[in-house]
Amino acid sequence: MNATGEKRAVVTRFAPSPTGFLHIGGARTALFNWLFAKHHGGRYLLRIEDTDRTRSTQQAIDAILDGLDWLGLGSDEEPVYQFARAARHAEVAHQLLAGGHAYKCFATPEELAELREAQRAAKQPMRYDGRWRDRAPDEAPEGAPYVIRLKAPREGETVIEDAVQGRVVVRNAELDDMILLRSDGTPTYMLAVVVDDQDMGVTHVIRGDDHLNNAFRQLGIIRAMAEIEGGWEEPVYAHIPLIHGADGAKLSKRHGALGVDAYRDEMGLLPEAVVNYLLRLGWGHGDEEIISRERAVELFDLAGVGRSPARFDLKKLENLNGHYIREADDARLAALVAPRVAKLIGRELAEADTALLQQAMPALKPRARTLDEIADGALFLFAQRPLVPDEKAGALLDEAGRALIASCVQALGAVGQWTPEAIEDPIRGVAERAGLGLGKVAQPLRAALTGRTTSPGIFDVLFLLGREETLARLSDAA
RNA sequence: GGCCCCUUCGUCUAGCGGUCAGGACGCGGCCCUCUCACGGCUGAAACACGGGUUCGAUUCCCGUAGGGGUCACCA
Repeated sequence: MNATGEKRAVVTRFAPSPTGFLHIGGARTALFNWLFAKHHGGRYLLRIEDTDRTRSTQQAIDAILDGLDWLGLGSDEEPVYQFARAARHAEVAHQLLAGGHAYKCFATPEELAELREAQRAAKQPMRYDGRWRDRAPDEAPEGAPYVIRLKAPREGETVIEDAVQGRVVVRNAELDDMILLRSDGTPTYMLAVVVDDQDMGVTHVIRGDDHLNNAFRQLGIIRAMAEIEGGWEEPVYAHIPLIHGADGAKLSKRHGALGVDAYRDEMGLLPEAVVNYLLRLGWGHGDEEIISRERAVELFDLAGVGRSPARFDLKKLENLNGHYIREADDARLAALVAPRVAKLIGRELAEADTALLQQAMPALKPRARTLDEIADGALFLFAQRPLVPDEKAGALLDEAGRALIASCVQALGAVGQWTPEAIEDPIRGVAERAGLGLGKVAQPLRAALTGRTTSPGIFDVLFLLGREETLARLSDAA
């Protein structure tokens, strides 16, 4: 709502700083912003906060864009690059200066470091003491470098009605006069965010709660500018709790945080599973666990966001991934799994191989939680004869097992068309004649055909392998 | 250390004064079954502690403890 009480169209933004990959916490922040905007029919924007020139890299920008794209969280418009707007930020700083809401501070970094050290030693709160706040301009050292600081109110308190955290009150005395413009004329983050959010028309700032304290400072800039030129709106703030590692400690680049590319490439997860998991981490809607994107857009609200930090649980993510794998299209899965199989068998898959993989997918996917598990399960399809059974499989290929296999070879020889139906009866026949359960026959067959004791249903295995390969592998083992 | 936030099964959560405290993952058992999965059924498992308020607190208030965040010419 603006001053006239009319509702503004919702605009959210995700504003990562390109100093590293997109990690899971950032991805969730992006997701919440995306969902909130979509839910309200608004716009979701992206801003690259690259004002730290020494730490920002193109590589990181690419990784972030790539990660967002994979999750389907690309922005509705071209990303805004914050550094490109430095002149605009400086302009606002000078407006603040001219309007008496900011002042020049000539304190040197060394001087400030000393101040902090003294405060630390005295167990005093560490903050700028405002030593240049009320000094006359002519006291300034000739030609010395200076920063521009916000002249923040010292009396009273600032209140934020946070959409997630509720009402949060901080005494203004706790807030010091932050730097707006550095001595080299470049803007600080505090200034840049506020100006960019204003210029981009951002109505709802949804971000990690590590920014909660910043919100109070940023509000100071907004209010000062509103006083100077009007038209500056205070956004609705929503500070969402951080994600912690499985051990409860903060997830950081040094501690368990991985780029989303790792979830895709190394862990073999599907983006829809990651999105569903992230949604449920810190947000809930009754008992619903499996939530499609459409459903999420329909349901998402800030009121459903929890206030306590959540731990990351890979097991649950994998379970969700298994669900989405079972739902996924076979051709898509085959394309995703093919490179993983290729890596395992040390050769590229031909078109026919991928086709076979796809054909096998209905038998493979209910048994896997990750793409790598599918690939592993598919290995028997591409194994070279003669197979080398693993230990447990080898144990099944004893004299009795080999005899049953021989019987199967014989029974299978009479099969005309190699169809799933046609191959089932002969095998069951062998079991019956031997007075055994099907399992007693299936296990040796499985061992001979896949080299393992676990696999898809035995008839699926026979069928997928085809007459030639089946008979050849069985003969090898018999 | 100052300030701010948080606290329901191991984990993610539902709950918004009166519930057998529900669901999901994980774990155990059973069923299904040619193995493994899938699926179904089922079991164990939680309101951090102490004061209030109230006829009645998981729920509201205040402490305590524990956890987290933040205090840069980083973002």
